[in-house]
Amino acid sequence: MRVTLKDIADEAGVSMMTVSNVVNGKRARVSPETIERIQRIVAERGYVPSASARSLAAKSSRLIGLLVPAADEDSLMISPHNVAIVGQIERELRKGGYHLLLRGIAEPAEVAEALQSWSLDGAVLLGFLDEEIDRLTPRTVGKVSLLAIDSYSANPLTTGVRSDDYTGALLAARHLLELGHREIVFAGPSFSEVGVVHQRFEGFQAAFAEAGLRWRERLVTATTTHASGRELGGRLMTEHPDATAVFATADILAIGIMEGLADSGYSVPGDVSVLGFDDLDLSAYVTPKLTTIAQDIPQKAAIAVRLLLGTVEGKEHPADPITLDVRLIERGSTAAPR
Amino acid sequence: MRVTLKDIADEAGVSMMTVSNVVNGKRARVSPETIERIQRIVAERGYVPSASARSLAAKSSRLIGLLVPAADEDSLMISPHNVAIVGQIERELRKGGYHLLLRGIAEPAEVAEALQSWSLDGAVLLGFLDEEIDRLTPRTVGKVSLLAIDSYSANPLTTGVRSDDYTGALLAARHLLELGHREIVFAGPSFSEVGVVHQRFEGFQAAFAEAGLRWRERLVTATTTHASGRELGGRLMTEHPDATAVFATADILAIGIMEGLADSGYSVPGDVSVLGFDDLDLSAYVTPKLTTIAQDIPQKAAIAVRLLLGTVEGKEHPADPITLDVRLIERGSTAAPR
DNA sequence: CTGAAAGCGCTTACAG
DNA sequence: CTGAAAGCGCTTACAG
Repeated sequence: MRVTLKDIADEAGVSMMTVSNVVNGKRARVSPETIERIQRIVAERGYVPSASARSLAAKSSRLIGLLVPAADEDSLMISPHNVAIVGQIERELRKGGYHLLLRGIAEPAEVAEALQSWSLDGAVLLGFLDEEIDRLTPRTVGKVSLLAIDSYSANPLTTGVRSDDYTGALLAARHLLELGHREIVFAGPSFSEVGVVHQRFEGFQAAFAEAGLRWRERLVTATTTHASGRELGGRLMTEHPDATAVFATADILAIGIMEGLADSGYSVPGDVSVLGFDDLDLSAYVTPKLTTIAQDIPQKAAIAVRLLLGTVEGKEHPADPITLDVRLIERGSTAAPR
Repeated sequence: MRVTLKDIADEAGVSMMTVSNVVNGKRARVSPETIERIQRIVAERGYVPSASARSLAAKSSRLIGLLVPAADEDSLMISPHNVAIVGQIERELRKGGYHLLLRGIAEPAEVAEALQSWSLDGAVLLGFLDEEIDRLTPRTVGKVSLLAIDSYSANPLTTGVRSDDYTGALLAARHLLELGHREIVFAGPSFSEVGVVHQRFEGFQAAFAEAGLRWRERLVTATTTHASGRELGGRLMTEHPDATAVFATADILAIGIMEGLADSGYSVPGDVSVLGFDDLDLSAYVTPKLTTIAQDIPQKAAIAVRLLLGTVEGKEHPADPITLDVRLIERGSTAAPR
């Protein structure tokens, strides 16, 4: 059926070892004529090495997992923000000669299964909470290299790559303060003492501190979805009648808030300014176009893969965490309060 | 290092075969007490079977590929439309006990490599042109079951699952005709005699025929991106000053067109009506909200997986192609011409 | 109900 | 520069 190493070896009149060396580019150990002959036969017969067999025999599978949280009955949590990351990661891995296993994780126990069953060389964790990452133990992880995107976890089993969330929120709040806003709502998912949202919350407050102001606590909670944002936008001015601006921790949430505000008769940025975080493509399609904090998502993915493959191939300890720059993109959803 | 079948067998005092039977649920052949004992040891030791070894020894890998076109230097072509599909496919496969290998295809030769290297049991083709699917040969495909999403290819090696593109475009054009439009632009990517866009073009023209009208050819070409749509929207009324409506073959394109029209001083739907295809989430976020043809994307993905696993597990011939219903969603971007 | 043997297609030392 | 042997961790018949 399938063309094997042995088939090629027989046809070329050499041992399997020699064919293996040629196929794997260890050419120093084989004569040029033999190489040429073997390569011709490989092409003619359409030989494709068996990754399973290679993985079993070698210590490396050249397979990297992309683990994404997923409720059992739910689809993967591939937010607009994560989509670009998935595509970039696949591309970077392919360029490096690796394959990508995409896996939804419905409950913590599945992580071990996902990591071990295909003998992954490494895995990228996308969209997990720091609390979940903290809980990863050597028993679960084995010797698989792990890289967590958007994580601040100090778990030594993983390396974190994230945007500068603190500075992003600082820039956001500073922009609103400079426009003259004082009563600013912070809208985002509930958060604990660690993680992305917590960092943004800290940065947000820091802007008030550096301006010598005190933030009057206006914290509203919502899941990071358009629907949740819209609902929130609908009641925002009832709950916070003095507010003149909102900083949302995600564009998709900010866009929903803008719609909810519009539905209930408030204009953006006339009555309320709205500022997001991410700079999704989408954010430039809505009306008004959203002012937001941009993070370089393709770069985040590229760096994630580079770090991960570095530890996979170097067998070094996990690399140091990396934090990427962010910047303010001024568009139409923010203006001075009237 | 790794816990193996043999470790469990030794500890339980039985043969590897017996452990294998228990792990794989072939319980009829093992006594209840033995099953219980083995399961306890498996849990204690955290045994995870090696998928590589199983794949090598058995005829099945329980691995399904998701192949997506990708330029070598480019990221995967994961359009908004395809994102939901990827998530759904992973979920359906996971529920069925399969794993998903996500693979970008930069050139045709990579298909064979992608299919064979990991001994895939099957693969979903997402975003390929029918011309590319037509070119697949038994030599490339081997005995891997193939399912092509949004394909009309008659290649017997693949099964197609697609929305009813013909009827969708028919409904779109009929809606515009009923509103009183006569000069309607068809905007989409260039197309040949087969495939999704061709079907939509046929359906579009059919609406004119059933109304006893003749479509004055107003065909404009654009890639299916927001940027391309925006550029097109900017010059649309210059090229077609009599046009009162546009049917775009994709929402993302339609949204770009709306923005281009607005940029050049035309109002939607006041001066021009715009109608899309897909019903992306995004289409309800823009202003005005987009009238469009909705396809049931989660269902498309679920059916794709069901058909694929059917032929994988049944070893039957590829199933019959399936065409899913579509419907018109009226929102704010269409109105009677003035 | 349970087991011993062969084999899946590779790579890894070790020889020569 | 090239090869023979052992082994990676499973499953598949075939016995008993």
